[in-house]
Amino acid sequence: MRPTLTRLSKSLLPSLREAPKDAQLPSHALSLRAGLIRQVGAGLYELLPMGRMVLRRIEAIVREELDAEGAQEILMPGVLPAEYLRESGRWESFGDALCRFKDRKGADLALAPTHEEIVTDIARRELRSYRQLPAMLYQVQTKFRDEPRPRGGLLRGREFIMKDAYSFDVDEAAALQSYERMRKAYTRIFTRLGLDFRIVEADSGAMGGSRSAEFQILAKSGEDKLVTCGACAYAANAEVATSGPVERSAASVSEPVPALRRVATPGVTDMPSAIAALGDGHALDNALKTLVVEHQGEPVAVVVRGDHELNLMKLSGVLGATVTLASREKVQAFVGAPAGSIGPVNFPGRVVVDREAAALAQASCGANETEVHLVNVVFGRDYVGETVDIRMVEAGDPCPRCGAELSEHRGIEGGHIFVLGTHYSKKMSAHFTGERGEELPFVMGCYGIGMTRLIAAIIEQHHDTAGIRWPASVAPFDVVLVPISKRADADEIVAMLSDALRQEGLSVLIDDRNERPGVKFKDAELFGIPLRVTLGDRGLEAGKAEVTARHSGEAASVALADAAAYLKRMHLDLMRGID
RNA sequence: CGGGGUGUAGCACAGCCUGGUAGUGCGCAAGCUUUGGGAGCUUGAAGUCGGGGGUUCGAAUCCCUCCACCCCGACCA
Repeated sequence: MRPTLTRLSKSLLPSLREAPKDAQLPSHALSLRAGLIRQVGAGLYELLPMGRMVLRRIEAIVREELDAEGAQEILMPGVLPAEYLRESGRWESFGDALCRFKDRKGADLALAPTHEEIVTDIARRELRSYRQLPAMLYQVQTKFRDEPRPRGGLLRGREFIMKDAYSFDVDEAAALQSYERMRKAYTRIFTRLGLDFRIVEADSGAMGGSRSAEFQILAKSGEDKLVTCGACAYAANAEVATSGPVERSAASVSEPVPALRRVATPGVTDMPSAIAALGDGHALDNALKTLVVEHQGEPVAVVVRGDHELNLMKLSGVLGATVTLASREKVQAFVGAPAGSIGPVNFPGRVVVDREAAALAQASCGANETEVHLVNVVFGRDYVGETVDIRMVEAGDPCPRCGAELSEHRGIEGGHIFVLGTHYSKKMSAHFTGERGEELPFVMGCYGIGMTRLIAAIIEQHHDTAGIRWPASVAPFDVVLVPISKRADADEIVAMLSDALRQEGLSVLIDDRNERPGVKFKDAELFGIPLRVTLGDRGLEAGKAEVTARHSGEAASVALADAAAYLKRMHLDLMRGID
């Protein structure tokens, strides 16, 4: 492919001196300012030429790595007939995020939010024998999900471009091999994109996958909370993270623990004021925080240590169904006491206790009577319950694998890989003939990358106060030429140099606008093109060009005759730094 | 869906409280000067003041209502 040459004066590469006030995140503001995108509506964006170029380069890397694993690219429709989604049950279960509509004949259709059903249909029609497996199909397609709250420009759109791949295997073991291959391919992809990322354990979602991992791009603006271990490979989304055994609370413990005692706590409506009312020796980390949740219409007392936070996702996993916190009114109705005076002792219903709350030798809690609390509470003696792991892990907790201290990060979910098992193939009767002639369901996996989101994520990690700093692997151009000389031969020099650069395989943007040097420099920095060549009278008099690296800001004066080769070497260095 | 906020020229904003000819900066067009870090002067074009309704002699401004967008939360295969 011939490297591109673009003249800024003839291009739709509009830069903005000020960002629209709606853009809060660096990536959002910069992608607007640098003319990558424009907003059409909530969560709907246009990609202008510069944005499209970056997406193209990301796509090229993704395709290269997937093709290398034998994946085959296809393209499925963006509109789905309802019947497919009805087969899997998702016509109903997808909820409001699914944009449904009717065609002229009154048939139900939906904008595709993802494509498991359609690709499963391809498999059941076209793949008949184990000899055709494993198979890996992928596409780069627009998805639409009517998100409750789009945000951050390309970070969370309602319409977005996703690379979704699907694997079909003969059994679980083979599916795991496909999964591992994709995990490695994704690792190469994210590395080549110049991203600082973590592969984390994640919630497999309602699809009941046997294994899944998220590729989380570290960024302050990330929507997900991650927990990682600095000493070993453990990393998990906070939704599912666990921690290792913790030292017993530091608070003093009497031996033996005296009998349970009731204490009136007039005016107390929450944990901190209860602790204050109980006085010395009582603290949040030796109190039992008891929350009431509704589970299948029944109240359940959920106990965590006072200084811990309940992880609703983990609790839902333990109870086996989605749970919601009961309102204050419902708590009063269920228990006969206000939310501030609830405890596990004699609780009228099921009790689940976080293992660290159960481990407290001597605790305090609500008495299930208005403004009365209990002290000297001991698990097993004064109350019982199922001991489970349901608390939110925090920075500083011990790693569940090696015991080292865990730290917290925020991340942008750039990719997610799953082993789906036979969930879709069974529901949709997608079978193949096995080695012994038996009929078997495909064991599937699915693998997504948020392509448009990656543009934002890359900018989140690669920018400074002046603008974007594209990794060389995805930059919209390799080199920007900034002619600011009035010499008669200036145009000729620019033409010769840009030809030489393209001979070296570098794409070139020429800022031939009739602008003052300052404007061109500022835009070159805003656009984030890795290498800038300034052609001014100063250098040209001596037959030299000035080369500036966007990443380091370092400048060098280079003879015009050597400039192309010099820039090629610099570019190779930049690419090496990433690969 | 709950809470908060914003809608005035392409962008950023003032004007609204206290009703009386719609403004500023950047950008855009033209001219002259300028030319190594977002130039100066002159002239010009550009706005149904988010939509609808109401009050009033008169509404960007007051009232009602709808809509859009942003932020926090809930939600997120």
